[in-house]
Amino acid sequence: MKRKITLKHIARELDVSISTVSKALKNSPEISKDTREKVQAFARLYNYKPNNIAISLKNKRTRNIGVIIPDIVHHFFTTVFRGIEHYANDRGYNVIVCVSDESFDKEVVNMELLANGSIDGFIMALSAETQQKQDFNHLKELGEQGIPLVLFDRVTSEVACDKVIIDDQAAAQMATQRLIDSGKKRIALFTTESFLNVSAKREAGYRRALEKSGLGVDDNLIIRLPHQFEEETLSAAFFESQEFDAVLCVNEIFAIRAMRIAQELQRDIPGEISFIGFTDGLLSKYANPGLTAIAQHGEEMGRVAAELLIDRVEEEDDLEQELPPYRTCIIPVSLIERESTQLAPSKN
Amino acid sequence: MKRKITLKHIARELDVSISTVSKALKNSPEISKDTREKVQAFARLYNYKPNNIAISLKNKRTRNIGVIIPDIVHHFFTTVFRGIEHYANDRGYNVIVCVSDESFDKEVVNMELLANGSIDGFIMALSAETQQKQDFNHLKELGEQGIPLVLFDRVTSEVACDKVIIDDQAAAQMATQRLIDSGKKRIALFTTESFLNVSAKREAGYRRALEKSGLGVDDNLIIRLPHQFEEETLSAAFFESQEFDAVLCVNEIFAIRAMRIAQELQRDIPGEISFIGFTDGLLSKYANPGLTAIAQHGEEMGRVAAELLIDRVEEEDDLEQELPPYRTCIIPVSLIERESTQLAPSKN
DNA sequence: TTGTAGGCGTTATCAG
DNA sequence: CTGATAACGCCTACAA
Repeated sequence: MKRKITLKHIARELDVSISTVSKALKNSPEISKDTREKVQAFARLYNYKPNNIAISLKNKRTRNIGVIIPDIVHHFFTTVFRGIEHYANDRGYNVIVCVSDESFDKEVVNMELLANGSIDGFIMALSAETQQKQDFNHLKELGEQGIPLVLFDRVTSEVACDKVIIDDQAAAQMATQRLIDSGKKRIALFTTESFLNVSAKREAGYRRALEKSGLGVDDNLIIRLPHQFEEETLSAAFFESQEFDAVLCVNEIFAIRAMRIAQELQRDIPGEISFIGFTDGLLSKYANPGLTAIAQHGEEMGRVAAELLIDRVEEEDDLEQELPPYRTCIIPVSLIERESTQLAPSKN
Repeated sequence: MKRKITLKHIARELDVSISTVSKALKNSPEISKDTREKVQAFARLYNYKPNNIAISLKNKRTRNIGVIIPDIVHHFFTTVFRGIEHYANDRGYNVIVCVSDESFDKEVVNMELLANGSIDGFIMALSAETQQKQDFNHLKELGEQGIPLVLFDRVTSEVACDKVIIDDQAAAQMATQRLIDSGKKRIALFTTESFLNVSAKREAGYRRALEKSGLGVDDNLIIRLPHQFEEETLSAAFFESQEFDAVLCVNEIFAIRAMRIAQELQRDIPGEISFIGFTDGLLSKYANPGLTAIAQHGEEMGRVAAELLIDRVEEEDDLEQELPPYRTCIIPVSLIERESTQLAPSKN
């Protein structure tokens, strides 16, 4: 097996110095046409490719970006990831992924590992545990070390950095309003425990819509389900004990499961009960009936996050140039209407 | 912002040589207790961490593994990825992902990029296009360069390397047999165009079961759908034109969509028609009725792939030791029974 | 036109 | 016990 060839090999074979080879390969006018051609031919023949690691060491730039997400088997994150990956590749960057599994410790460990030279910057969504603990020292340290960071979706105001989010509150408010506009009076909310930033904001939007419309909030219509808990009795009981004609869910799985319970109880969808879920994933699309969903446009989110990050990484090269202030980009959501609702036409 | 600290900085501050610092940090007995403690204290204070890149350059080992998959927004690949990531992390490796988007060119470009020193080995599933073209030179080259490769799921016999697969043929045969055992006589197959290796094998298993049982194969009951094509008329027409009492689908989406068409035609599931799909993902689990599915245990597959790869990467360190022959691991599948079938109890 | 030397950060060898 | 030196592969300012 022919091991990777280096400048040194070429130099030795051709009986020139390493720097001559290096320059010749870059087509430097310093080198005679003759030598250039000789070197280039040889390099092509042996399929020479510069060693990324050596270049990284020299340039102190790896062209790798680190992505840390709570869970990879999750449609939304996966979609964002695709956006990141595509954009990064287009700009010549590779992506190193670590999964925090919603654990604070894994998040910290992974970041420290990558921060020691493996990457030029991070894109991440906070783990549930990190949000719960409200401990962001590992993120603040990045700033001190001059490693750019972009947070997306699960962000915090405690850390100064670029951010990409959707306006969760406005989205929930819009969805709730659309349900109200379609004549629904008693709208339930299926949400998670509230330490998740996004859930809290979605709840706020839901409340706001109800208040503004004059329907008012009935706290009995809000059910808080454990985050990853697979059990139906809680929600089934909720269906028995409360009266409602529409449901807003903070995620897709809650919506699918709620819809299924309704079907088992022989409720007509969307006539008796309408459903809207956050996250427009495969489940919404292929549900029967199709689930009306708030699309978060994860791919776009990833694209923007990667752009913010790479721009900043590359700005840092222009030494001591004033860096632009941190930005927060808000990705617009859209409501994908399917059979689980019968909405009046939107006003805009 | 305090930039990353290096051995050199420490050496200068403490007025000792770089090599002394290096040794002291490794607790080398060569160094006096005094110096060791002084150095270690200083290092801790300034949170010194060795630079990964420099170490990679020196060791010619990056502790990164490259994963190339056709699509990240795909439950099965995502599951395999999780298995890889977890196992790799446990052994101190990071994962660099590239997505081929089912394109041959992207596969080649990504691999070449990473192969220049960024990774110690590859884990990949072939893109559709690569399988179609049957061009595997980029993979063969890895062998020549001494870069270990593990193929999973979408493999080829053209390349000598470690492989991890499920026995697609046996799985399809088993599923078909179970349908037969439950009394079904006319079993349809929904598959893709046949250049996908796995589809071909699944079809073979389906045929084998029908032949062995004496039912025989009716080619009219096999429908070939475009791989990523989102249209229902083809399959709807199939439902109209053919009589069948069970359906085996080579993937989850086909199954969900077929099931939905059946529901729209008011067919009783599983009484009139039973359904089984490959890939036990979210859609199968949350479908209504739940879809009986062949679980490929992607996470286990990823774990095994990562183990094969890392073992081989690390074996290569033990210079000139005879490398073990290439292995092909077969991950057993299992049938997850849900409401879309009414199977007789399995014989084993 | 070509080559030398130094450096990126680390480690290993060997000399002091 | 400590330090100088060379090496990993590449680049570049400066010398020849």
